[in-house]
Amino acid sequence: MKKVTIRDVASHAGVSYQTVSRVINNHPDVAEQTREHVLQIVRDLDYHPNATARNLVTRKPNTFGLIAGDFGEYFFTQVIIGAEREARKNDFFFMLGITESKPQDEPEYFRMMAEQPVAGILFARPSPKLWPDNQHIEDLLDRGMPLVTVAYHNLTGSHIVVDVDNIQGGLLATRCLVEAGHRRIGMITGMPGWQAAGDRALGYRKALEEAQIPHVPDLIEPGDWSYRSGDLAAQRLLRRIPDLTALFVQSDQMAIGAMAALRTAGYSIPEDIAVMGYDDLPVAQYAYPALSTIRQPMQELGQLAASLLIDATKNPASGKKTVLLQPELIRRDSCGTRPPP
Amino acid sequence: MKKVTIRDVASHAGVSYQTVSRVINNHPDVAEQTREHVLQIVRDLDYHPNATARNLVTRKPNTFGLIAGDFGEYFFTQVIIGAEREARKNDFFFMLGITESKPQDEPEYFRMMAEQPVAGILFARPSPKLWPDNQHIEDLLDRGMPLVTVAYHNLTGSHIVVDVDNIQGGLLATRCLVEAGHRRIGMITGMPGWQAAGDRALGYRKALEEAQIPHVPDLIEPGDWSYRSGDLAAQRLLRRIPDLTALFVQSDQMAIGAMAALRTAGYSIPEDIAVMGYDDLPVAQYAYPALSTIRQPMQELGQLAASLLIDATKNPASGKKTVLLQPELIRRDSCGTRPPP
DNA sequence: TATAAACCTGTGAACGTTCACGGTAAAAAC
DNA sequence: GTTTTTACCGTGAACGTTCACAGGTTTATA
Repeated sequence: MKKVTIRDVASHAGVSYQTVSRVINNHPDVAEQTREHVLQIVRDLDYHPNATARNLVTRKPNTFGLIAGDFGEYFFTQVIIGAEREARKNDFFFMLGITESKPQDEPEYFRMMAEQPVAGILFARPSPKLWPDNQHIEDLLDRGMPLVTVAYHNLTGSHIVVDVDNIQGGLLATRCLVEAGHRRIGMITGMPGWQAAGDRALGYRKALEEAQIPHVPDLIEPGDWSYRSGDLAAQRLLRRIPDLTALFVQSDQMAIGAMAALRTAGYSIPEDIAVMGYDDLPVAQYAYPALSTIRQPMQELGQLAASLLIDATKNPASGKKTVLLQPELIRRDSCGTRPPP
Repeated sequence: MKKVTIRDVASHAGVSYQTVSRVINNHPDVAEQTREHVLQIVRDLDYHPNATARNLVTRKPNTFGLIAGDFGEYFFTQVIIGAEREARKNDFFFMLGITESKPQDEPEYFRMMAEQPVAGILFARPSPKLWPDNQHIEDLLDRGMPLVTVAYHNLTGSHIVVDVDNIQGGLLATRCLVEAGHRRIGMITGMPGWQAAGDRALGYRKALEEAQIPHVPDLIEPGDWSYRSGDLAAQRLLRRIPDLTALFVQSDQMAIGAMAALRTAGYSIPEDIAVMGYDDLPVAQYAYPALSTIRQPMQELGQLAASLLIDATKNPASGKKTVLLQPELIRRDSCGTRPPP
């Protein structure tokens, strides 16, 4: 694995290494004839500039750190796909760090990322509201590291947040059920303490207020986003409120679990109970019945995050900023179309 | 963002930079007292060794390239999670490259990876049997780059393949249906040309031969792994063979799509038609009815891949090698328990 | 024609680390 | 008491690139 260096190219081309450097960096100060000659030699020798050496001197690595929590979740994989696409367009790479939602491992990840040549960090960890300690992140911000988080985090340092408007999403979902005539609308929330879960619940309350429907805490059960938790939460809810007519579930996974519980309990969907999910997973339209849901622009979110990160590397310390994208209502069979009796 | 270097540590500690280097690399030739003193200074100054400079001189980067095709697919995300976990244990990072299954972009990805400091490449692209051109991969192998592919590829150079035994998986799935007494067993295959699709079909034929059931090509419909393709393929199949009693679908996604088609066509599952999926996605047990399937050890596969890659960086050119993991049958409601009438 | 300005090119140093080697002092061997 | 070994530590060079600056042509301006 012999490496060909800039000096090899220079000697073959009969110019100085600096000229070669200028050519490969598209510096204007080089004669057109020289440039083409050098480029020819570059091709002949199959020369590739060494990114390590380049980073060492420029301190502008073309690499971002990507710290993700629930990497296996569809939402985050889609965000990453979008981010990677945008990064690629601008010749950036992502270095992968998967914490698997173990907060205690996070400082270690940040430390390791800091040793790597990263120009910024994309932080795609979900956001429990009361995360024990963010000191390691604040330290990094203090040192001027550009940071974009998808989903809100309670940080004081200068960073950028991108997210989908969860209040609006909860509002759209609940309003759709309200407009179908439902008055006893249950809700299965996401993991308690998460910003997304809280915001979607705010949207739910807002929709109820609009329709002057009283808010009944008994209609709400917490889940943890998983299929299984939706199943269990629905069971608890039905035991307490057997005459429920509609159910807003804060994730499609939980909604599918909940629908399994409803079927088992003998309810038919949407005739007895209308169900509304959240996320628009690919499986949603093949669930039984096809699941009405709130679509989130996940890849766009990632793309936006990456593009803001790239901006941040160019004009550092641009201050705190938040960008929200808008969700969209997708109507399918599970929410019915007519008011209940 | 002031950087503290090895020389800063050295001058603060009153030793030479070389001594500091020895300390942070755990070299034995340093007095215990000196070592502790230096480590104290390291902590005080919050010194982190610069990986870029280190790589430049050692040429042993702690980074792997990860080139993935269908990044959004559950299978591959799980593989990546496993691989990342193993990499982390050994202080390796992955650099992400997502080709989104566009073969024409691949050479570009390989080129870019080659410029980055990568010690090896994990290639998690799915494997159409007749991929147009693998020259860019062969070139890399010739230059001695360690390569591990998950899923088979038709490469001549020295590399390592890890995969799950798809023939065995197809055998287990089909045999389960045979043992329940079925004789007219349909199959929806994955994307034509993929090794996995072909191998699972081989397992299907093997199971039929065991039971001396004739192989009827009309019972087979191709899909492309997606929900939608399972839906469509099942519709085509039912139109041709209305008295089908069992169906082996080569992915859970397609199986869920197919079950939607069966329901729409008025069949009940498993009474009229038994269904067997493949993958054991989390959604499988919350499908309606709960989906029998073949579980693949995805994270283990990734872990294995990473560990073999790490080995390969230590003893290069270990030749071609293939490691297969074994799948497992998961029985749920969709395949029924009694023979059909 | 002399001079200034543009254009192009080359040299030394630096980025932060490790490697190869050499050196000094203390401890062990004769 | 001299020599040899051992243990520890430091200096110069290198990795492959870019940056700052200085030099040399050629072209444009006075």
